[in-house]
Amino acid sequence: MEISERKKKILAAVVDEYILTAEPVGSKALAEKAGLGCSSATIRNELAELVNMGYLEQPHTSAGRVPTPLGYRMYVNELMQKQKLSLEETEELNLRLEKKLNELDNTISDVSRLASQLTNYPALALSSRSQVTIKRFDIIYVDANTFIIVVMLDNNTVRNKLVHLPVSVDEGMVKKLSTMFNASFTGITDSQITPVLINSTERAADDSLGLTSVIAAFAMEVLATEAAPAAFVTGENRLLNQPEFRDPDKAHRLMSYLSSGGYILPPGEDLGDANEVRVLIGPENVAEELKDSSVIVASYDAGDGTKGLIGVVGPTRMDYSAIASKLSFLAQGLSRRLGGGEAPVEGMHNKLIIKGDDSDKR
Amino acid sequence: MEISERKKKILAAVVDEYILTAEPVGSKALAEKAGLGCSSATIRNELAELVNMGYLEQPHTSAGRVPTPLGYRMYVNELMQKQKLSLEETEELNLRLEKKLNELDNTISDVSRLASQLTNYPALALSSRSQVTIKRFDIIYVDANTFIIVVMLDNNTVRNKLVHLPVSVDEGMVKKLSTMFNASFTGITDSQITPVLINSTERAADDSLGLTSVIAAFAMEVLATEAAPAAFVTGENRLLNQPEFRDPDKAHRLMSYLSSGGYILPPGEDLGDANEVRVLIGPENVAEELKDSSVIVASYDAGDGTKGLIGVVGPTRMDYSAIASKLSFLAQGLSRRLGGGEAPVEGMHNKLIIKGDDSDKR
DNA sequence: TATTAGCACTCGAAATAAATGAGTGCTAAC
DNA sequence: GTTAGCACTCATTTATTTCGAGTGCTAATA
Repeated sequence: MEISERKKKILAAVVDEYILTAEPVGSKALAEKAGLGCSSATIRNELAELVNMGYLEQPHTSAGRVPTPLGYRMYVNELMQKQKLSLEETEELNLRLEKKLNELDNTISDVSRLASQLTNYPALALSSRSQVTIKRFDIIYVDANTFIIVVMLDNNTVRNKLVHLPVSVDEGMVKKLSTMFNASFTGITDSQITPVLINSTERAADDSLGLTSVIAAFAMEVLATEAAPAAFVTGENRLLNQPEFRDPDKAHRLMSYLSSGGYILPPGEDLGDANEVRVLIGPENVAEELKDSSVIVASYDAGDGTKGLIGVVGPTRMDYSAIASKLSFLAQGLSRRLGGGEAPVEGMHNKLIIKGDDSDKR
Repeated sequence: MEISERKKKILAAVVDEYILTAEPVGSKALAEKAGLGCSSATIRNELAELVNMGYLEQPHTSAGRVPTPLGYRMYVNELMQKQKLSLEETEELNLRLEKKLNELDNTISDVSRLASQLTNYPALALSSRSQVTIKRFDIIYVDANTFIIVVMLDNNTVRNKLVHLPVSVDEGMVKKLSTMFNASFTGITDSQITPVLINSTERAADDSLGLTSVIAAFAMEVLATEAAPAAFVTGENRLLNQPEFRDPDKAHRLMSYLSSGGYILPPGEDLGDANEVRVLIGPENVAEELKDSSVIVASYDAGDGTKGLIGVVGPTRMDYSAIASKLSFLAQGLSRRLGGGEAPVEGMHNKLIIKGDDSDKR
């Protein structure tokens, strides 16, 4: 059955109201509030049909209506009016983002914390880099048994490691290795560091002590660590703000799932296109623990291979529009800031594209 | 009034039972369980006196007795029988500690997580180093506008920073500065890096570009960061396991206090002597938010200036003995492991000294 | 044909009442 | 000093009632 314009209006009104109050909404309230010129009886008829169509449900016979996941999906896809952030909000967000990003470089966790603060929901942040390579090796000779490996990555971050050896090395060997690594191990990825390469380098350097493999191992470790997606979940306790989590057991279950680093997005799911906001509603989630919660994530892409996500988790009754705007804004800010560009321009957050899993898995 | 031997036994029995069940304990249950050869009537008389003395209280007239903070204090100081960990537990703890410590170097947060897992309470870990100094500087020339500062601290950790300059430097200057910093900035603490020292170095190096201050600033930053106590709180959500936190608001209040990095120990309180376990019961805590919770912390001291704490937070009804043993064991493990000694020996955890704030602040 | 007023009906939530029983304090006997 | 006995208290549990928001349906209306 096609859904009429009026039904859409009513559905939207129900969702809006329910998001606000967390209480089933009845025909009378709708007739009064939402400015659709018809009586509660008419609305009752429409509501009954919306229930038939699967967009709404009744907790019990004599209660108002509550949106089903399908109802939310419809709302998110078609009905919800995309919020624009006010100028003040924009300023505020910008300021706080700037501050976080300038402070230190544990950015992912900080960004997650920020998102959680701003939305008052548990938040997640995820970041990964593709195609990480090393740009430069320096090996510092400290003493006969000690040296420091310093590598500079293609995005100009620097990593180091102190190596203690049971055997003595001379400074010349260290210098030689440094040169060789700069020649053969720069500009290549994790997977290109093969045993063959290591062996040939070892032979060429005339290294009988296994230094080559120590350095190569470190290089691989750094590349792997850097490329591995890092994820942070923060603010789990904010779940307790939500009436649907007043049951401590229910709250605890989800909170420990979130804390335990369980998958929030389908494993292997790609990070999405930049500036895209995705919404997963209730049963659309793959993780059993999230089946009656919703997830909203925004993707960012810094351009230099660093991509990531920021998102929040909450009950299906979330203010999708407001949260999507904020997350989208943050994600765009990140794209710009991490990409090394200048500070974000206000108003740029309007390119809000909402996309979601539309398959009906109820 | 002096507390008789029998009263002590009864008090201990009440606390033990209450810790177990979280329910007020009555005279009858005590007469049956605790093997003190007297009837419930006698015990009732004793209980009434224990209430008078302030060690117990009644939620209401016709309920059993519950320990007051003073009662817990007495229990912790005198009555509780110090648990020894079983051999299996020791093994288990050792194994898990080893694993954590070997894995990576984000130790404090990991140790906190471990403590939380083992006790099933929110846990905190705090660590600080005194007298940090730099052992060695290396400055790597990358290109005319870029160099990397690498410093090695007295505990052999290495820190680095990439510096981009708007002006050009030549390799000679960098070399010169490297030498000078190794001569004048090693072996000194944060506070010894004075403007005077920086100025004189700058002049001596004939550095008109301000490189000296950049490097000195980094040195100071590293020293300050390293010396500043780092604190971690993890597993806040485990509070929800406790019946006294079934009220979501109460739980939320404490959880967000913990997450927000609020003081758990009195600010400025020293880290305590190694192998000492401190217990703060209810109102003994300074933070308003902790007034009806208890904190148990164990101190460790790695010997090289690294000191710290691990502890847990929970309701006043906690299994003080069991938790103190576990924390003490972990702390001793840390003292040994961080101090660079060999792996901990089993059985060494018996030196369990419990000390606490004994002032009666009820 | 679509809308609406009217009304009986449903059913959860809130309020009220009654029953239960664990645990007490006190008294009197041992 | 200890204990059996007993009346009493009071939170908790269970049962009962009341209340009202909201419904579905019918019949009148535009």
